[in-house]
Amino acid sequence: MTLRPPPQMSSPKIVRDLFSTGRKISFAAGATLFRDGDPVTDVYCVESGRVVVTRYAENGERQILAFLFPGDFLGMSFAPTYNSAAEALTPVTVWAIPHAKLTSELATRPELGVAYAEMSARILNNVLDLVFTLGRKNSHARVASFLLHLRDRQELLALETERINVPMTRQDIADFLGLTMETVSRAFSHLKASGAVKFGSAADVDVIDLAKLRAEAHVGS
Amino acid sequence: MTLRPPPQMSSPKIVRDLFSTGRKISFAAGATLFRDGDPVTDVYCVESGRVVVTRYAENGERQILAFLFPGDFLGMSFAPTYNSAAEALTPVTVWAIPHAKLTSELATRPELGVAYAEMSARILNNVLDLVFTLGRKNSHARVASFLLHLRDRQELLALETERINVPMTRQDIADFLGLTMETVSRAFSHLKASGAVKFGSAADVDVIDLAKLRAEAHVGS
DNA sequence: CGCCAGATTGACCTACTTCAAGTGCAGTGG
DNA sequence: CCACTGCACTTGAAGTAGGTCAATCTGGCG
Repeated sequence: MTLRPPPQMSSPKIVRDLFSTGRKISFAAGATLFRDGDPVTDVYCVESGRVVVTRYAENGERQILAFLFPGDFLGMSFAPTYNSAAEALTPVTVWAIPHAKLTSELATRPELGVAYAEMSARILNNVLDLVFTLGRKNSHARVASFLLHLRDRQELLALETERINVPMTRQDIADFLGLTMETVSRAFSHLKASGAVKFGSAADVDVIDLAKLRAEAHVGS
Repeated sequence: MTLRPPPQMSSPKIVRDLFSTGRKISFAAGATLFRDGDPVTDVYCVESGRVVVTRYAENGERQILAFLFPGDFLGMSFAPTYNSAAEALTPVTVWAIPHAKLTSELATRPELGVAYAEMSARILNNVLDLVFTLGRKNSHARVASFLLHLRDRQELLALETERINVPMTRQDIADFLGLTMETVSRAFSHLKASGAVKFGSAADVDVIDLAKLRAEAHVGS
């Protein structure tokens, strides 16, 4: 039995404490938390499950902007409407507080502002990683980077790191990485053939050779 | 003579007021403000000129994460080191304050926290637009979107909107849009041939048909 | 005028997409 | 218990957008 560090949440404790004064809401897998263009009512913090944040084009094409894990903050818009949609990937529970409550708390508790600024910087940094991946990496490197990203998130949550759980479909991964389903599938087959990983099922990836997986993730475009 | 609205800054007035208590620094075109991995000392606000924020891969490939305009905030990291580099694209003047000063002000002035949170949300939203562009648009649409982005920024600064100033090289644009220099050049030629724009010089693009340019920007991948 | 860095254009090549068959597996019903 | 069904995934074959390599072109500047 290995010793694990305690789970690290991506949002600071003071922010999660604020959410714990709010409502707890459950969503079934596939349910919509909010849509692009909906008036902003609440902000959320994921308690359990996986949430996906997306943006749709006029023609219906979708780009997944993030996969969210427990502890992740959600609904960071100070515009009148949300600028992206959020859907439950698995059964999900979230904490919700009114957006107005977030604003009023920020306006009266400066220590919350510092924590919120730190959290914003972390979120921005994660998205910039995605920009780098989309702009500069080929399909194999994108998929390898994606697996490592999931692994990092599991590690932060003090879950196992040998087996990576992939709860999203190949199409979801494709919509996140700017590829097609088929290309994602081929990249997985390549990683398997290279000996970096093997598959329990399509949704469970065992890391065989972490160094090799990391090398695959750093190849240029 | 057309009536222009007053310039809109991307950072709130309260944030710019904070910077105006700091030092003003000038950089020559091409100078480095900070490098990826440097210890975080200051945060910045662009006063004049254009700044480029980049991230480099081990192999030297570069991804431009943002082109910054007057009023733009820069150095949003609460980690010990910067996670991206910043360079002056043109001659630049910036306001700088110590990062510790930003933190201490945030910790004592809650109204600053609200403004900072709003600014963070706006920055995040802009980067998510870039993610969408990189993930879902073809080369023509990427370049058209880029021109419209520059135009929007000029409009916010109450500059002219008929002529778009493009102070960066084709290579810079390519490094921003995840393309090659040649593909960017071909996309420009395509936009010119389509009648959407014409060229004063390589650095000055006149918008001939805004609706057509917008249509080009919305084509799928 | 001649130089030179950046930009354009052309020809060819490849990584990814597209379209089309399979394959495997979980859920259902006989 | 095993066939049936549907859906996600995999694999193959062919097409294409964009990359690569290489030859001009352009315009700003000494």
